[in-house]
Amino acid sequence: MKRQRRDESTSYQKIFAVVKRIPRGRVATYGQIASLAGLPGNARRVGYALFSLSSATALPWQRVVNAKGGISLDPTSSGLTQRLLLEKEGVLFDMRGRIPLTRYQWRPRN
DNA sequence: GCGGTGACGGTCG
DNA sequence: CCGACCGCCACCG
Repeated sequence: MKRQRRDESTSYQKIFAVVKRIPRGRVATYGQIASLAGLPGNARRVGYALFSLSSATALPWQRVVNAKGGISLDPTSSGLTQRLLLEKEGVLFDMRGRIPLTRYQWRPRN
């Protein structure tokens, strides 16, 4: 087989594939995505992969949040957009602006 | 090639 | 529950 290039064409594609599986109205954490993509401990790269996306992407990037159930983006710009998108899907935030993961976190079966 | 940086997370106090 | 610390690794100057 052809030589594997370890840049975006492999790891990133796997990450994106996982993100695409997140159902509407649910969220997943960066670390969770990393593990499901076969890159445990690389939550940071998941964030980097998403950062490289254009705003007009088809991926449901808004469903990816940090381990606290919060949004890691600037609350006055992209972060606000993300929150609005999620609320539009029916995801509710608590008083402190965090999502109760016990209720909304995506739990894949396999 | 080196060092700083960051859409993060687990651990510890 | 919260903040401080450290490990992680691709990107960038």
